[in-house]
Amino acid sequence: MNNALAKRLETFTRLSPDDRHAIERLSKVTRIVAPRRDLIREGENPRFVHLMVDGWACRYKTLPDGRRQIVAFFLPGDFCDLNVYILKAMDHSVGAITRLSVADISRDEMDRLTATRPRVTQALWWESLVNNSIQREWTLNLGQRTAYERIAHLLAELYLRLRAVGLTNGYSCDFPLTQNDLADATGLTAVHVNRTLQDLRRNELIVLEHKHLTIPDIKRLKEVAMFNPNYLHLEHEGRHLDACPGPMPLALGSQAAT
Amino acid sequence: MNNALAKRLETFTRLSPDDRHAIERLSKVTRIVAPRRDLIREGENPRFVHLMVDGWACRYKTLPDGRRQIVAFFLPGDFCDLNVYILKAMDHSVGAITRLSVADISRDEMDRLTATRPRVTQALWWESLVNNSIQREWTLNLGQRTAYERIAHLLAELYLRLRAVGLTNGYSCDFPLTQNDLADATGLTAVHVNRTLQDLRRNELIVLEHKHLTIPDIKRLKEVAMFNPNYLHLEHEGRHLDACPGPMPLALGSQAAT
DNA sequence: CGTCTGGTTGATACGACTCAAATTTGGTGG
DNA sequence: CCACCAAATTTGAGTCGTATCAACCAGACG
Repeated sequence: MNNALAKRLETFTRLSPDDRHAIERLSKVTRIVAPRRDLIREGENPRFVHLMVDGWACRYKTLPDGRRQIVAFFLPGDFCDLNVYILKAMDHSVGAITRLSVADISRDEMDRLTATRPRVTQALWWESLVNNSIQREWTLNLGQRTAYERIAHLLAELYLRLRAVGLTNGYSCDFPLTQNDLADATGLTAVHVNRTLQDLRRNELIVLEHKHLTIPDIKRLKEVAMFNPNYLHLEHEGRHLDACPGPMPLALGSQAAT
Repeated sequence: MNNALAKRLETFTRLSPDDRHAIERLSKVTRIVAPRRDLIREGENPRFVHLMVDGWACRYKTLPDGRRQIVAFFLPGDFCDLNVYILKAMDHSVGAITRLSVADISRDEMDRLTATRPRVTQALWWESLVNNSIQREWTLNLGQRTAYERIAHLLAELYLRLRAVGLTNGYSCDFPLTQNDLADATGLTAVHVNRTLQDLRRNELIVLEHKHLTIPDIKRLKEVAMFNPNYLHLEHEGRHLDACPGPMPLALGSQAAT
């Protein structure tokens, strides 16, 4: 079973085979979006809830003069605002980062699900609350952390979220974001992101090259980022033992990525 | 009828007398919190949903070294995370700004409400989605706007939200925040907030003194803030005509506040 | 009437931005 | 397999917005 949504929800609760089956049905890809294309735009009427089945996307907002802020990243298994269709118009856009497989889920489907699968429904609430929590942490990140801490924090978050859906490989994960994306997400310029990444590399906190990220010592990265994992709410009844690897043996170092 | 929550929800939908009655019952004050005291702290187990009946509060997060970020303001009629009790631990604290009247609402009460009052339930979802939207706008605010725009934006938002629950008086409203609060909310220092407020005053965009805010020309303030009201989602079926006053006649000017 | 909190001012420092150009990388077609 | 191009990354120099630190002031309050 490699359904990212199911994996994610099982962080929160145990699912029955029927529950899992319902999730499988929900995860049917209805649309492929090319990289850097928009999935939905600000102002449009949201008719569907979106589930990211495969690939990365981002939620972003723009200012009239073109300034752009990425306000969230969507990873596989992420669910996009339970109930959005209640609103009349989107207040933001969603764009694909990579090639993206999406499941567009109608209001009827959602209603059917919540009527029949209370376990899943509750888990979706949990998902939704966690996303809000992440949004708050981003507010803290932008308001209080320095550029260095800020980027460290974002990288740690993305790595941990990927790990939660089984998309890491030891100390590493795929990492399709450009420095421009990082800039838009952290409220910095691409130039400054570049220099800050170099600092992080110099301090051996990350290896980032060829769209691939390695974090040799997540504990140390968390420290510099003042990363408090509580906001991801990963600790819950259904939690599996927390297979958090210790620091990478020195012998491997950055070569491990290659 | 001066129930702030009811007023807020009627922005979204029309409520029946029974609906309104249910809301009245929900709004029973169960606790008074003194100004600058915490309502609930990070790490605690959230057993209740909180409804702000009267007074201002804020949601905030802190870093180990003491840096503090206000991530949201709660105004009368604001509802605090439908369903929070699903989470095991608070990822943030909530503190009173003024003397605060709160209704602590149990899970059972919520379940009873959602089981019997679909109209209200849907309106509460709307409320919840709007709060998320506000959180995203804050992310944009912190990430992209300059200090000047940022503060202008925050003041405009608070004024409009107060107006939506009937707590403005023409161009004015009570405004209990200190410059320190504004600093914590905007990611600036209090000193810089001070100087920026002076700029806004110099440009006659605001009158702010004695915990009282006047916005003589909201249109102009919105312009400098690049304020796009769509994120407040005030336009909906139940909307009453938008009693948005034009600019304040020049003859009144800043004296009007006194 | 002293004390305290919140607001204001001034001088100086620094983190992040801007602009501009060079270099590297990855993809594409001949 | 190499030549070419566009996108992404890197570097350098100079500037600016916001922070820092340190006083000082005003009104509220006990």
